[in-house]
Amino acid sequence: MIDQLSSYQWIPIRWIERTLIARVLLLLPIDKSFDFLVPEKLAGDIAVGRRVSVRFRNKKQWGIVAALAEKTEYPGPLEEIIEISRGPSFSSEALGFCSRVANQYLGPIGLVANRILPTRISKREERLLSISDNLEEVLASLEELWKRAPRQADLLRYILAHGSCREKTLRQELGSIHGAVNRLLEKGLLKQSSILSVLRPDNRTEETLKKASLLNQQQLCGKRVLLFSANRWPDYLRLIERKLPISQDILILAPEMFLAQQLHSYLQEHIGIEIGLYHSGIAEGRRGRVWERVRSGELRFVVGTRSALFLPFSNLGLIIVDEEQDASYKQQEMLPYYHARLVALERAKNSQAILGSSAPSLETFRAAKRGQFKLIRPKKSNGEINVCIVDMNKEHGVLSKPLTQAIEQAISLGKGCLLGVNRRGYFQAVLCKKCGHPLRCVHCGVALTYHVKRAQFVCHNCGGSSESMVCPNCGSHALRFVGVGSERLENEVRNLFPQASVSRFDRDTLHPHEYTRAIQQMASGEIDILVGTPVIAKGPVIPSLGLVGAVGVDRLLAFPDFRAAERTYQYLSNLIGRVEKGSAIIQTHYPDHYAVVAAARRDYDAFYESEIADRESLFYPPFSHLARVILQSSASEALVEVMHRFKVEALGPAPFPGKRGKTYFLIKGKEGKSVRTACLAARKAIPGLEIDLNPA
DNA sequence: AATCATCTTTAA
DNA sequence: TAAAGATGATTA
Repeated sequence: MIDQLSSYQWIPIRWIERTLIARVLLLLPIDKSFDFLVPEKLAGDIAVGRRVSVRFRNKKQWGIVAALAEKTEYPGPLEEIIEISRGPSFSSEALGFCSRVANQYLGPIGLVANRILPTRISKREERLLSISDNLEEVLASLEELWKRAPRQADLLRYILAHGSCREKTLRQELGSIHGAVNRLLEKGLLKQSSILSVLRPDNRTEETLKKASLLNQQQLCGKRVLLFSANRWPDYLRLIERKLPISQDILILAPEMFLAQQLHSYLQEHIGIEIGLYHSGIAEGRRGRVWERVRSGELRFVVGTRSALFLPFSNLGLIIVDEEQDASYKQQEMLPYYHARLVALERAKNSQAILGSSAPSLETFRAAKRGQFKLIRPKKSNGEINVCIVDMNKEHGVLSKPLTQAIEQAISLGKGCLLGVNRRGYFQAVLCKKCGHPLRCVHCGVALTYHVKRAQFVCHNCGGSSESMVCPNCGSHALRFVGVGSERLENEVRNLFPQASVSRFDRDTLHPHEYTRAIQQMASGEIDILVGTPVIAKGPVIPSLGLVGAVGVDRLLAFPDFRAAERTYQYLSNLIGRVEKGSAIIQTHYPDHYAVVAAARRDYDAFYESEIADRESLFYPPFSHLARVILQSSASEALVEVMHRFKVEALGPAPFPGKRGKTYFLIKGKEGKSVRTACLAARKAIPGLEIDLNPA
């Protein structure tokens, strides 16, 4: 006995194992983490926010470390962590932010965190290749190589001619070069460096900046600013300029990929440090690399879409949300259903946040009026744009007389035309002559669109298609095709103006590069008429543009949504805003609608006043708070009961477009908090209930 | 979410 | 009464 005790005392303290436990968030729709043992060999590498793989239900799964602990409440035996990913991971602050967002929008943190982190990371860094310092040796070996290794010789000659090159450019010019590059590196004829070491020259000049930016430094300071202005990009430069010397991180958001891209290239042209680009159109591996470089502090300036909000910045000094009013900032498709504008404000709690817009959302403008934002509103120069509303009740066909004439005139002056429609495909809808119902998708119940080129009915929601010309409702063969889609408008325009070069742009063909090219072609006069869906309204002024036409705003106006008028105003105002000098024509069946009239007069305040009055009398945001809940049709009664109990309105049920057997309700209450608690209670009572707070 | 145990309904 | 169907708990 005594022997035993004394032998225990001799065990060195290091031998006593301190168990380390990791709480891991798995890709599950539950608010719960699972505990795993950290094996000793991984203990040095483990950290909150890192991605790890574990055995869960006998399968290998990836998850994220939410916390580290020494004890567990779980009674059973714990599994060990298998490995730690070398790929992108959260910093603990970024994970904290992510969990706050998940909590705010009632999304399970495990699901949210795992979705937000980019999945793969490529092994290859972008390399910059240049000739080694020993130029003589290179030239000497070039002759040798010419015979035995022509690829390597080509490569050397190219780099000799062009100086240092990106690996990517070399691949584009010379094809597959990987092996050759490696061999030349081994021989010491080439040297490689990271792309980071080269910075673009700072070719911005004080004068151009001063001229372009209407504001002075002082105006732009302020923690929360609404920049209500048409030409904002130069002002952004000013803001960034202020932040750069104090080496804080900068994040700039744009609502869509192609806008992010354009803004990125604009800023990169003027600013001497590297700017990252981050959006879902960027290849996964590259995205992972941007993520990692932000985390390490190597990259401190990023332009991106809403997903960039979750990048692991550690010292964010400025967030700019451009086109603040844009509905694309709201995540609609999956959890978390967050609004990037609000999340950005939350993220910038301790730093500067700028919202920019030429037609702000009602919420933001109201907040600015009430002093929650510093409102900067340069005197607008209403420009030399002649806006005209055409009453389509008095016109026939797709293109009204005034619009046709205006197009003719613009073309004769060598100016470009931009025509906006509101629907892809050929017609706006296909109705059955007998029962009057529109043709709907069998899978998801969304109205189908007819695409003439494909000779198919296409569902824009699920992508399904059918060729059947029969009404599924009553079996009638008599169909009525109504309204204008982008395809039809393109056809009409081609027929009317056979000499003009016409191009169409809609989401079918939307790649950021193509879009940028189309705009460039427009600017250079290669395209006379560009037809497109509302995406073409977004973006800065197109210099060569002489005319914009809004052909199908009526669908937008008649949309069954309380924001229909606001959307219409913003769309029209953006569309008109793309012309610097010229005319705009709005074709509509509602020429007296206040949104149309105000947009034509470019009178935001008039629109704001009537819209805010409407919202108040109809008890819609910002005077009330909404939530959209999606559930199995069978649970409708239970939901109504819960909502009644919490004294909030439940409007519905309506069949949810996109999923059969599911319905949705709109929950409406005076306080955001009451709507939130009611929804939480409902989720407890109804399993599988999806909640979208403050839907856009 | 997916899986497994348990309780309930259904059709012969 | 067996089998299909709904419900609920569990996952470390």
